[in-house]
Amino acid sequence: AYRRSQRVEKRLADKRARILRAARQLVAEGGFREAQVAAVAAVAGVATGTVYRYFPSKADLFAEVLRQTSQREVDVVSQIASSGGSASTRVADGVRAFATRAIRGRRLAYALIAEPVDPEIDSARLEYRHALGQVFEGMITEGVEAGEFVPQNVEASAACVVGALIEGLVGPLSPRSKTLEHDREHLVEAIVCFCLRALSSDDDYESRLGRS
Amino acid sequence: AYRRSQRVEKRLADKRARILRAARQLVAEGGFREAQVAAVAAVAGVATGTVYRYFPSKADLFAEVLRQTSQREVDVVSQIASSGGSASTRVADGVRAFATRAIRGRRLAYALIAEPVDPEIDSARLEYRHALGQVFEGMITEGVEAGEFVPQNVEASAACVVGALIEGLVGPLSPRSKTLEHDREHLVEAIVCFCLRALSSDDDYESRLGRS
Amino acid sequence: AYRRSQRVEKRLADKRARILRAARQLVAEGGFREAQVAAVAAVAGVATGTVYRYFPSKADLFAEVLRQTSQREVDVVSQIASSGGSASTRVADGVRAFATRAIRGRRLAYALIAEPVDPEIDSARLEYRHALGQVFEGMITEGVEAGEFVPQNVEASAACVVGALIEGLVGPLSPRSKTLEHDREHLVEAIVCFCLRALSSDDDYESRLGRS
Amino acid sequence: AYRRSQRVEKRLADKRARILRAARQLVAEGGFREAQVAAVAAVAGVATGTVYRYFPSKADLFAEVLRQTSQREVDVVSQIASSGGSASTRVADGVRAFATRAIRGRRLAYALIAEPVDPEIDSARLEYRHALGQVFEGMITEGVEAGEFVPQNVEASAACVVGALIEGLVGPLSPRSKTLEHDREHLVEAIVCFCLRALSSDDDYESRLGRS
DNA sequence: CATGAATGAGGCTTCATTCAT
DNA sequence: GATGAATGAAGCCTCATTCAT
Repeated sequence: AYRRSQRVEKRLADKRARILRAARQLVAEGGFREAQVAAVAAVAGVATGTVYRYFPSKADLFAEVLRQTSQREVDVVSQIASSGGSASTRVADGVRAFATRAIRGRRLAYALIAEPVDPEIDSARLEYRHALGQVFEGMITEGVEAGEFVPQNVEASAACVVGALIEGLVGPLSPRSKTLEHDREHLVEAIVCFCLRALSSDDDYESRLGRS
Repeated sequence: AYRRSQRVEKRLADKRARILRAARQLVAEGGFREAQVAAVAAVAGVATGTVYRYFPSKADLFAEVLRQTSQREVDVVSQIASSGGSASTRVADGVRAFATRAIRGRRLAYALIAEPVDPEIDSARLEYRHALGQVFEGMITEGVEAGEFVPQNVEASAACVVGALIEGLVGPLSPRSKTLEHDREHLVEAIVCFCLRALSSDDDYESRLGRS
Repeated sequence: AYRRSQRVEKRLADKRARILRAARQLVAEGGFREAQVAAVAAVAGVATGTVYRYFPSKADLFAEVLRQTSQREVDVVSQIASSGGSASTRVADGVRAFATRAIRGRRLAYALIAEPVDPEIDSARLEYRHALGQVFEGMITEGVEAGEFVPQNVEASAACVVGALIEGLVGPLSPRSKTLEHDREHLVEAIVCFCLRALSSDDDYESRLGRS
Repeated sequence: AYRRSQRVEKRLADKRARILRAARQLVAEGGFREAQVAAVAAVAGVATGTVYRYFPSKADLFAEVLRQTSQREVDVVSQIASSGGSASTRVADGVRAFATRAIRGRRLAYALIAEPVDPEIDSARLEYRHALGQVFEGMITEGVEAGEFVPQNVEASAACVVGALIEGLVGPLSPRSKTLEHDREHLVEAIVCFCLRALSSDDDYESRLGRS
């Protein structure tokens, strides 16, 4: 019989990863509009048909791109969520980390957050949003229990933070936006403050923040 | 001779409106993806070429759809902003009105808020966001002056409210979202509370709200 | 793997040639007006999209058709120009060869010489004219030096011969022209004599002609 | 009954003339490509439909434009042909006049001479060529009889002169051609000399020319 | 008669997907 | 398995011509 050696296995995985990377790069450079299958294949250094050996359709490919890229961001915030420190601090750090990263990779973030292409891809977007909400919901729940945050509908608030967070960036992230570097940093801090004010039980939250 | 009588004039304006309405309807039903020029013409009951008599290109047509629809929403919030009552009340009402309406016209709102089609159309989206921000910025400034709101970077906060508001709805508005009717109402109130907590100087804002 | 074997290579070149041939054929039959991309594809036995794999646009395809066909004609005259014999003989033979060939392929010659389609294609036409002019200019210069031709502005004369030659054929070549076969032959000889009289220093040029 | 007063008659004729003039102007400016029916109507200051009241179709309109414009040129040469002077002089003057006028109205001349649009228009072009040929044939016949020109197939020579004349201008007349003003004048004289050498019986034709 | 809005066939081009090699 | 040429269904837009007003 034909046994897949590890080596072969790895080569296949590599090619798959290369295709995903190429797709991500193209989206980052020109949005979904520029990301045609043939272009992805070219950047990945494979033939067009090969893409279809690893992904059933264009939509699946880009859904995975979105999933993968998103997961990475969720992981970053998750990491912060499970680190030590007050809920306020962690929420602030999480918001800040997410926003900063999104701004750094503007075009990609915009495409993944707000630029839809295909109904099939949208579900991946929703999953992402949900996952991020879960992470924040955990922190908010802990904050409420610790008395740092005002009692509230934590699920709703988490969605709201995600909303202010993710989507509040969409405007400035839009490819056409001309927000200056300086303003963007201010925007991040404004979002951080905005969210903390919205969650906190009093005005002392700043004292508990301790910027990392 | 063929006089440009009022009657004729009106018929022309009607046809233009009919094309716009058809375009809006198609976007509302299936997003920009379904809104092809031929389909718009068919729904409007005119020939394909006729569309081009009223709009130079597909992008122009849909940019106007976006502009028109958006303006309507900005007007609603503007109306509330210039009505009597405390800043808190008006902000709450504005947020609530916007969110409620957006949820009622889910698909359309989603398409207009988040679904891009063409670079040319995106600028209309940005203008819309900006206009809405201006309205909120006014209310926030007044609230700060009246001592209702905590001193803050009003521009940033306005952007933030718009972010939480507009974009916080994108997830639940997404065509694939299965948020139930009941939850959506809760979400609206959560957004309202969230925004007010984030803006207000103390915990008494609820007493000043007075749901309309 | 899919090796770019000679065989494959050849098949590709063949297909390209087939498309060009189809395009030329269509132009020859019905002028540029009938030469739509879809028709070319059909005649070539390929799909519409395939044409765009070999040529960036319709204009490019037909510019190449013109270039290719023209070059062939220039080559024929060039060949004659570099053959032995007096300048008179060679000019006469060149004119005769060109005219005869043009008359044989009436519709195509007409389309390539006089029927424009696209501004982009016209430049190819001009290059063609220039190339042909160069060939004649060479022969005229040699003839003047040999004393066969009267001293003259060779550049202008070359342009003039090309004018009388190429363009003098346009009328009779026109698809609607009803010039009979017999008259066309006479026309060719008339053009030959006409040109030689115009160039020669005396009336003995006929003795130096020696029809080939 | 309804009697057409002269006044009404004149108004109609005026409108017809205005449409023709507009068509000619558009062709002169941008070739047939730019000369759409709607554009002609706009320039003429009438409605699109009105054009169809005076001309059965676009082709008919432009055929008449060609006919009219051409006739004017034939008339000019005819005038010269019937004036006094030697045949050589008159031929030279005719060639010169025609070429000069064509160069002055480059774009129009090019369009009318070489830019085809519709098979129906082409027949007008041929008629034009024939008419011009007739005029020259007359002069050549007279020249031969007077011993100024060498015995020759006058019909063929006339065609040839027309060829060298009309079509020799096509190259330099092409919209893309960059022939300088100065060179164009030289070209005209070259054509004149070329034709006379081709027709004349000896080298004294220059003495009989007497530039007008 | 004039008007000019409406028509709609038809042209060019793109790109996700397939399949012979 | 990989290749990449081929496919062909759509989509956008133009413009000669018609016809109700």
